[in-house]
Amino acid sequence: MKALIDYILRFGNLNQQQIELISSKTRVLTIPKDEYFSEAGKISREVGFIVEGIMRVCYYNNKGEEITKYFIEENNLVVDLESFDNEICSSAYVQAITDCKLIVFSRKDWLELLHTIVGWDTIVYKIISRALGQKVERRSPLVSEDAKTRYLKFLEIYPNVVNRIPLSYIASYLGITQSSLSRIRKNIR
Amino acid sequence: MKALIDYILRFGNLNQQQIELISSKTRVLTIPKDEYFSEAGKISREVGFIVEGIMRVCYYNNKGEEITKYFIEENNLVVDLESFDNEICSSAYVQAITDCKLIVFSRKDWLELLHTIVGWDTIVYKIISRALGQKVERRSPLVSEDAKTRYLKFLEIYPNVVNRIPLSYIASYLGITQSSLSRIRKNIR
DNA sequence: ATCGCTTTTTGCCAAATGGCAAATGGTTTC
DNA sequence: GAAACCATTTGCCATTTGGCAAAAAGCGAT
Repeated sequence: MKALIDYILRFGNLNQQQIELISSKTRVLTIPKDEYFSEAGKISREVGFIVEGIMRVCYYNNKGEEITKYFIEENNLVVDLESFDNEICSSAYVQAITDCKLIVFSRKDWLELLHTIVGWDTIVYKIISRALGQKVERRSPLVSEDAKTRYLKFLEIYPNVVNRIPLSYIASYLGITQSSLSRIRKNIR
Repeated sequence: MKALIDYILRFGNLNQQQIELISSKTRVLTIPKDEYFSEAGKISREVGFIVEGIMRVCYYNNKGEEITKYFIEENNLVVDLESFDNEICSSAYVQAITDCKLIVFSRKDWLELLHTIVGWDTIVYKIISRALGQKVERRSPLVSEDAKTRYLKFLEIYPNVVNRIPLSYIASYLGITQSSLSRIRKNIR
């Protein structure tokens, strides 16, 4: 819980009472490896904070290929924004890649906090903006690079992830095939 | 000016007085084709709203290739956020692709408005979140598609841009060479 | 240690894309 | 209209990456 509070306080100030109110609305959720936090076709009704583990957001493109859109590491919020905000069905899966421990807020509590705590909305928007900015900065540059460079960029950005997750997820994140990635790896070391 | 106000009001409510205050801080800026709104190595000190024209954000990667990161069309805010927020040198260029007409706020006025108008910060964050979300949704899918599909997606997203800008910019946005794009185009019609 | 299952690596060949330079087409200027 | 300039297309070939299937390696359960 301390991790979550620290995280929040990096984006704005809250007094002790407000922190306690926020804390009181949380519950712990564990998700075993390969299970989903939210699924395509369903409405996402929770906001989570990853305490332990790695998750990914993925979807299927027109050709039926499974695409990993991004990875989410410890100490980050995880929420399918579009689905959560608008109460519409999601088009993506949020999946635990390793066993995960989350702190979650129900949609109801989350909205209540937004109305109750002055300044909480600004903090939330700061968090969201930062996360979105990061996603743009991380994935977008891949478009213009060749396969090897993409992998090297991945290593820079997610140094702690490589050895904890299947190769195929990395390949689908980088937009290359698993075999190509395997060959690239061989040539690097 | 009406376009700007309409745009803002889509993200939150303001009274007439607030609108007038905001309006009073603006000036009109015209940028001829190929000139820059902000440049790499310099600090961006203005927020702009594109009334007319198309702009692009671009940078040079490690190999010295010019990469178009995204296009910005009429009726959108344009600002180099990282540079503007933190007063650090930018790493990208914001360039007018056609002759452009902007409404701009100086950094000073912009910050003043943030302090003066209650709720303005929330509106700004909503705008930013939406813009960032859009960038993610637009560029990130390109990673996992082949050249032809990328071009088709570009056509969907920017149907009004294709015929107004050089082919090379589109190619660099899609992460393919100009010649490849030319060949792809030929095969489509 | 062995079996069964999944993940990763490899080989082989085909297809897509890049690199480079020349040709073509279009536009502006005089 | 011709010349100069720029953007786009094309040809040719090299390189990269994909597709597919088989082999190898890793891992857990017994």
